[in-house]
Amino acid sequence: MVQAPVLAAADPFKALADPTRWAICERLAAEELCVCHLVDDMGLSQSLLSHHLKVLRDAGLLEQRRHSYWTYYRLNRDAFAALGARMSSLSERACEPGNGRPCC
Amino acid sequence: MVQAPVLAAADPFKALADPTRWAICERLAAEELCVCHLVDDMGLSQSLLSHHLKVLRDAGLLEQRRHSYWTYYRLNRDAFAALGARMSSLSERACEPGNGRPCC
DNA sequence: ATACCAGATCAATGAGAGTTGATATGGTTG
DNA sequence: CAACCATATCAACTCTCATTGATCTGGTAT
Repeated sequence: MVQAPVLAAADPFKALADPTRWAICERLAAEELCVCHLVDDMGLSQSLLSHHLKVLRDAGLLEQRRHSYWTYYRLNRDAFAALGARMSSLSERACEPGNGRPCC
Repeated sequence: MVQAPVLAAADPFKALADPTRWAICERLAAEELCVCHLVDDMGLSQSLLSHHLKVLRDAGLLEQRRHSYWTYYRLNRDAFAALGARMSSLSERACEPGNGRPCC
């Protein structure tokens, strides 16, 4: 039995699957923050935090901005809106019991 | 550096992080289906499909119904609506560049 | 009750992802 | 230019999780 075709659009969900990364996003929903503040607030090592930020960035969920020494991160509003829409779409299409094909 | 506190509400996102499971959900958004039909449609082994269904069930994303020999699965509409709302909430709270604390 | 069927569970394997500590990068200040 | 700072990257380790094949379970029909 072979692997199912990979769904490219699922990557952002993969990125949000980790509790640490979800926590980072909730933190960033409140305010734009530089890495050093995130390190302090969340009690993660700089290296680990940087790794998680990269995963979120690659998934298109975060945007960054440099100012002097520091890099500020914030949420990509459109990306989260799109994900929310995809989830809501599923909930709206969800059908009632008894609508399936007769089996088998 | 110690592990970040686990966010219980993140579990459904973990369940949806796998492309195969996301495909199952999209399949079930169209119609209620029994396991044997999902096996045929998706080309997965019965064992593997049953495993993924359990993960989705444990995350509260699916509901099941037995009819004679067969078990029918469908989406839990409320669960998906709630997740969509959480995502949308983040996108609405997302702030503009320059709103962060001065660093450092 | 017994044979049977769909589906769930189990044990084992392998690939992938999180975590850590050390090092590299690239812009900034003097 | 040279020293410096925040941040990114790298290599290594561990642990979780997807996948597989075999076995078990619990309801169903004869």
